[in-house]
Amino acid sequence: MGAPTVYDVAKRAQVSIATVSRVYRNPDTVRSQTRDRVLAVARELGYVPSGNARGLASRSTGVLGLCFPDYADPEVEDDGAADDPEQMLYADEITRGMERAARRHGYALLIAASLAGGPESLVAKVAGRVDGFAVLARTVPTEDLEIISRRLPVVMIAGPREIDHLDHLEVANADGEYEMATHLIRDHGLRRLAFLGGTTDSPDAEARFHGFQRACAAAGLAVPDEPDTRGNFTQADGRAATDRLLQRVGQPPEAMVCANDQMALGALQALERQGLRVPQDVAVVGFDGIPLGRMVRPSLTTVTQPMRKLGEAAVDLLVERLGEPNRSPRSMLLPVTQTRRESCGCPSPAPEAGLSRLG
Amino acid sequence: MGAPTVYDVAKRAQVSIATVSRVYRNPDTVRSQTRDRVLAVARELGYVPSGNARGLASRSTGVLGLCFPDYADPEVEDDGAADDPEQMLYADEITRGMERAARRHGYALLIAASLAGGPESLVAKVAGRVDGFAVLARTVPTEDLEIISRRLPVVMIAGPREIDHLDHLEVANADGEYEMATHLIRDHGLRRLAFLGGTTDSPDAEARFHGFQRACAAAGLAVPDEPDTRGNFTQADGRAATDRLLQRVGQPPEAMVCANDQMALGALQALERQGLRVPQDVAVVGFDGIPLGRMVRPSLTTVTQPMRKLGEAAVDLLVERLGEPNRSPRSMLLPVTQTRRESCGCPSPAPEAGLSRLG
DNA sequence: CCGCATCCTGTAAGCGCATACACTAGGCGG
DNA sequence: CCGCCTAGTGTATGCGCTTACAGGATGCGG
Repeated sequence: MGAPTVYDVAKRAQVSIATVSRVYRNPDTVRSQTRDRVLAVARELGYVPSGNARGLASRSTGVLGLCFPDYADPEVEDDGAADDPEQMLYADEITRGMERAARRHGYALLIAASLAGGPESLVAKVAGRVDGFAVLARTVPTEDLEIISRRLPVVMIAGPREIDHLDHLEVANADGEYEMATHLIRDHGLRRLAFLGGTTDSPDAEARFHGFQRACAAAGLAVPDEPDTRGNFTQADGRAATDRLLQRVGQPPEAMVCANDQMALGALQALERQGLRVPQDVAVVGFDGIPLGRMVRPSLTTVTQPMRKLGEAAVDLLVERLGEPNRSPRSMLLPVTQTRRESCGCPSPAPEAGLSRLG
Repeated sequence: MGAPTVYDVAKRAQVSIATVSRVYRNPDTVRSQTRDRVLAVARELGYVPSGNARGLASRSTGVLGLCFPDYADPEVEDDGAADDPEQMLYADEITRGMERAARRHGYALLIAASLAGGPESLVAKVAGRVDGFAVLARTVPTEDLEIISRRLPVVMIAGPREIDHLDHLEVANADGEYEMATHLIRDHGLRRLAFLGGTTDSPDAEARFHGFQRACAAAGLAVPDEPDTRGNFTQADGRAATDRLLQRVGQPPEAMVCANDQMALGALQALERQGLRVPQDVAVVGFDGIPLGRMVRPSLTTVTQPMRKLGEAAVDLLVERLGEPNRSPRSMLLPVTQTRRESCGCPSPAPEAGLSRLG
């Protein structure tokens, strides 16, 4: 009934359990004749090594972990939305990147969205079973992270560098937004730009605003202290924030620079409702590079984050640190790319891959 | 240096290791006063229970696994394609579904794409570390599956039911294609339908063809023995197969029913190149419901698979079986939905969620 | 023929935890 | 005041594997 173990295999193959173990761990240290016999018996018995026992004994699991917040609202999960690419958020792309990279390095990936059971559950589930893991900002309480990171490598993805001895990964938020704003000012000749910011507790959004400020300063424009309006990153927030802005200022801005794509989409909607044309009357740009941005009309100009690469870099950092535990903490800044589509006033981009003859 | 263990906590809290263990496993069996003391010490020391040791001792891990083939070609991974929603394939949606469902049941998810290191690596990595897992068809050699399934619950997703004592999950391929073909025949009055099939070793594609046959038979049309042309599921194959078909038969068919969306997209391209209008001259329908189908013009009518639900159902089956190991094997058939867009001749659909004011 | 290095294999000691079982201290009815 | 039950805790064992360490062969030079 119970699954066969090294003991069963050893007995049947007339060797000691050590030899069986060696066959799997250090095949070259076993005479090939013996090895073949053991393997044959193993196959015959249906032996599968216990990862737990192996991990216990060798103090390593060959598994990396990823914790991310549970963005999606489980309630709103009708079938339509369930397969909506809009739902293809951040975390999924990072997961994909990590999975790939982990595999390349011979690791498997354990994923967990933090939610249920309090922090204990997350910690127990993931931290106890992996050799190291990545955390999306604000998923795990800093306090817990502090504890866990004493035990195994942790890399923090995005967000602020809450704990300074952790490896840290972020994208060029400020530089990306600087470039984008500069593009609007320089290439499209726009002067009255408005910034639709995120919540003040989002370091990413704040960094983007700083980039925006720098661009204004560099162009000799008035530098705002604060975003002209703010939202909580959803499309609905983008609409509302845009409405508020339009209501407040008499004349609409020439361009709206939004802290993320979702809100930029909301801005598009709000502007259209007000009878303002994009990009003729108001240019709109986002940040993130979500798939939906390509589908809407006008298509959304945005700063594209290398989300897949974030995941890969996270794994690389973990593997590096596993190999060299006392290496000083590293912080990586990943570059972003400008994706110029229609909403900033650029000509409709060349048809994109896969759509060449369909557009 | 080494991470703190139950022993460290026990000594510091002046209790036995058993008590420490109980604090985590059966908190109610420990006097609250003692419990608090232990927890305080644990926090102080930064104690994190070892999942390996726990798993070893309790013979369960609280982790479910997912194995899927590595579809994406790692070579073709320039940044553009990397974030392309076209890449958002099957496996990713299933992963999402499983992750959600697993979390609901208190499990974490271990994912591994089969590729490197021979089957041993996959088996060792996943099978040895989980309480049960799901396999996408043809990922793991049947022979290995046979062995592993003697040890722990395995549910097979899609594909044929290779091993009959396994729980099995599939979508209504035949019925879905039957409905779709019937729609073309009955609602659009089309009679000369061509089927663009997959490879013969794909049971899914074959099942879809059977549905197509049934629809033909039901409508009193000639029933083909074989698909009119075949491809290997990629867009390029769809183009090539369509070209071959058009070249072979003098008159183009009134409709092309394609075994999957990718090939349907290829068909769209090939038809347009030949100067044939879709859907006026030739209707085209796909199968799968990939996001890209919504983006192309004409937008693609297709049979949408509930991929997310597949993942959830897989977890449900696993959890069920874990609770009742000797339950007789179950096979679930998930329904598909018809997604009627432009390419079949239906009117452009109502704007979809999130695009309402943007289209 | 002996000593020693080389190769292969066995012995045994954990790895960190769960848990059956034994045990102690009270509480309670008789 | 005794037996018995309950609650709380400790003792001891084992989960299945890895890995020093310790041999037993074997081959070689001396």
